[in-house]
Amino acid sequence: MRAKLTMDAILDAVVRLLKREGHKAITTNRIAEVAGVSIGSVYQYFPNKRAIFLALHERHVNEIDRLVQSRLVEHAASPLDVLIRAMVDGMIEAHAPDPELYQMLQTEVPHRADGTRDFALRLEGAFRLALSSHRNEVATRASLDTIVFIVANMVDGLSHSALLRRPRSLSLPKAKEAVTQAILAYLRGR
Amino acid sequence: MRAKLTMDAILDAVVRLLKREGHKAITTNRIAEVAGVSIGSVYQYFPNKRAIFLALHERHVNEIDRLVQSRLVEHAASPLDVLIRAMVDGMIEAHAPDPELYQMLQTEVPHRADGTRDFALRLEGAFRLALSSHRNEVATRASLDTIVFIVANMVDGLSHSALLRRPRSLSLPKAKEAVTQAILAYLRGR
Amino acid sequence: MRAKLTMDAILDAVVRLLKREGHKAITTNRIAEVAGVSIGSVYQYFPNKRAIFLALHERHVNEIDRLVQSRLVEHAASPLDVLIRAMVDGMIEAHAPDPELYQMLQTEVPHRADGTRDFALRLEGAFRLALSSHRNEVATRASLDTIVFIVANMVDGLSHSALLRRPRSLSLPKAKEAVTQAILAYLRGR
Amino acid sequence: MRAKLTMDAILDAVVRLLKREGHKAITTNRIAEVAGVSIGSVYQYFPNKRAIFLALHERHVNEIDRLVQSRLVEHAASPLDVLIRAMVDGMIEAHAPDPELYQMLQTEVPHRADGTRDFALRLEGAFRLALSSHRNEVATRASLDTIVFIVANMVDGLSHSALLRRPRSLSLPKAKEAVTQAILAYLRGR
DNA sequence: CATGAATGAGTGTTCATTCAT
DNA sequence: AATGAATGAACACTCATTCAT
Repeated sequence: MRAKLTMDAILDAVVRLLKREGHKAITTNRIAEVAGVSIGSVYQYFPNKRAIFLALHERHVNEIDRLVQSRLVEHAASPLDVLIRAMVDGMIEAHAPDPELYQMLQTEVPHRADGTRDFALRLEGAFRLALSSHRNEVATRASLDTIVFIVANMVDGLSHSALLRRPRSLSLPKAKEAVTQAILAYLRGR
Repeated sequence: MRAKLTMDAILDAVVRLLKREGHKAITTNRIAEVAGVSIGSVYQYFPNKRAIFLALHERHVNEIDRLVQSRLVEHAASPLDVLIRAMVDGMIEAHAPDPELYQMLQTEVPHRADGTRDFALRLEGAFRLALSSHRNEVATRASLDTIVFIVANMVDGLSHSALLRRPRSLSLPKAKEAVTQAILAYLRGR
Repeated sequence: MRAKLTMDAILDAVVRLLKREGHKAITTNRIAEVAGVSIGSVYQYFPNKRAIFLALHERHVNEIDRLVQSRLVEHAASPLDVLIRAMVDGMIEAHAPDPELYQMLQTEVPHRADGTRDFALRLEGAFRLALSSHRNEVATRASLDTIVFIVANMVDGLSHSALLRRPRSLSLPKAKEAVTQAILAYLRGR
Repeated sequence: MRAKLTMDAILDAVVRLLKREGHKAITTNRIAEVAGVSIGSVYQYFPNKRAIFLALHERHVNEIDRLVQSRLVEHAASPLDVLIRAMVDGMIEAHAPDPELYQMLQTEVPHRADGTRDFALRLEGAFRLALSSHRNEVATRASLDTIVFIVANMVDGLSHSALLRRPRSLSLPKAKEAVTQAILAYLRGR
C-alpha cells in the first residue's frame, strides 16, 4: 500500500511539473522534491527515469481503457449512434481535464512509442466487441479488421484533434457531435 | 547557395542519425560530424539545437504542402472521390519512403508542437479551397469550418495510422481505400 | 556466539561476492543480502564498511599466521631446508584454494595498507624464532634483522608470485621448489 | 603536443591529489580542477575515470622499464654482481622519489591488475636478456624460465619491500645490498 | 535485537555552446 | 567563413548510513 502511494506521488509529481514548469523541469531530483520523497526513494520504486514515464503512460492508458470499457458495457444495447456518441464523449471527457498532458506524454517526453501501439490495440479490441453487437447497423462493405482499424483511429485521432486543434469557431460540444457524425457516416456507409 | 547546401546537409544528417542510431545519437557534435561540417559551422547557420529541429519540421511540412497543393490543382475539376483519393494517396506516398521519420519528429525529438499546429492549418486551408469547388457534392449539414476541420484531421491522422498502425491483415492500398471511403462517407453525409 | 556466526556470514558474503561478481558488486546492501541478514544487522556488528574489510583482512592474516606457527612448531627440530620448504609450502597451500582473494584484498578493496604491515611483522616474528634455532646453518653475514626481513618478504612475495604470476611452463610444485631453493641459497650464503 | 601536455597535466593531478589528499579526493571533477582544465577536457582525452588510472599506471611502468633497459645496456659487459646491483639500485631509485605512489596505484586505486602482469613480463624479458650474457656465472640448476621468474619477482618484490617495509634498523643502502646479495646467492647457487 | 524503507550527499559523465585561431 | 578544442552547468544515478517500527 505504502509502495503504491509513493509511486503515485511520484507520477503525480511528473504531471504537476510538466504542467507547471514544462518538460525541461522534469529531472529526477526535481521529481523527488515535488513528490516529497528523497531521490533515493524514487530509485527504490523505478529502475530509471524512463520507467517513470512508462508507468505514467500506462496509468493514463489504463484510465482511458477503464472508461471506454464501462461506456461499452453501459451502451451495449443502445442504438449505434448512442454508443458511438458515448464513446467519443468518453474519450474527450477523459482527456478534457488535462488536455495537454497526453500530448506532452507523446511529444515531449522521452519514451518509446510502444505504449501508443498498446493503446491502439486495446481500443481496437473494444470496438471489435462493440460493433459485433451492432452488425446490422453497419453498412460498410469493408472487412471487420478494416472497419475496426478505421473507427478506433478516428475515435483516438479526432478526439485529440477536437481537444487540441479545433478552430476557435467550434465549441467542444459541436466538435464532439461532428466527430460522432463522421464516425457514424463511415459505419453506415453510403 | 553554399549556405542552403550546408543547412540541408545538416538537416539530412539529423534524419540519417535518427534512422540509423535513434534519438539518443542526435547531439549537435554528432550532427556536425555526420553532416561533414564543423560544429562551429552548425552554429553559423542555426542559433541553437531547437532551431535545427524546427527547420527540419518546416522542410517536411513544406514538402507535404507542396505535394498537397499540386494534387489539388491537378484535380480541381475531378469528381470529389477522385480528389479525395488523390489527396489521401498523396499524403501517404509522401510519408511512405520514411514512415518513421514524421513520427519520430513528433515523439522523439524535443520540439514544441507549434509546427504541428502550423501544418494542420495549412492543410485546412487547402481543403477549404478544395471543398468550395465541390460544394454540391458535399451533403453534410455542418459548417464549412467544421467540415474542413474534420476532413483535414482525418486525412492527416488516418494517413499516419495507415502507415504506422494498420493491422497486418490490411495492405497499404486497401488501407488507402478505406481511409478514402471514410472521408467520402463523411462528406456525402447520410 | 550468534554474533560470531553473523559476523562470519558477513565476511563470507564479501568473499563470495568478490569472487562471483567482482569488486563493483561489493556494496553494503548487497553484502547483507548475500549474507542473509538485514543491512541493519550489518551495522550492528560493523561500524562502517571499512571495518568489514579490516575484519576480513585480519581473519585472513590470522589463518595464515596460525598455519605458519604450526609448521614452525612442527619443524622446529628439522634441518633448515625441511623447515623452509614446509613454510613455503604452507604459505602457498594456504592461498591456493583462493589465489585471487588475497590479491583482491590488496588491490581491489579500499583498505589501508596497515594490515599488510601487520602481516609482514608477524611473519618476521615467526622467522626470527625459526632462524634462531638454526643459526649454525645460516651463513649469511648480514644482521639478523636484515636476514629476517629478506626471508619474510621472499616467502610472502614469491609465494604470491608462484600462485599468480608463474609462467605456464612452470608447474606449481616446481615453482615451490624454486622458491625454497632461492631462500635457502640466501640463508646459506655464498 | 598540446594533447600530450594536457594528458600529462591530468595524470600529474592524480598523483598530486593522491599524495596531498588521499584516494578519497580523487574525483574526476577534482582532477580537472587540480589539472587546471575543465572536466569536459578530461573526457576529451580519457573515455572514463578508469582510463586515467590505466594511463597513469602505464606511464609509471614505462618509466621503470626505460630505466631498467638503460642499466641493462650500460652493464651488459659488467660482472654479474655489478649488473644485479645496478638493476636493484635502479628499481629502488626509480621508486624512491615517490615510494607510496606505486603502492597506492596498486592498492587504493580501482584498476585491474593487468598492468602488473604486463610489468612482470617486461621485467622478465629484460632479465632473460641480461642473464643470457652471464650464463657462465649462473650456477643454479633450474631452467631459464624458472630462474628468470624468480629473479624478476625478487627484484620487483624486494625493491618495494626495501622502500616500504624495511625495519627502521635497516638503512636503505644496506637494504639494497641485502636484496642484491639475496639475488646473487640464488643465481650463484650453492 | 532485527528489519529494510528512506535518506541525500556525492559521483561520473554528457553535451549544447563558445571563441581563439 | 570555418574550425574544433575547450568549457562547465546540469544530469541520472549510487550507495553508505540511519532510524522508526
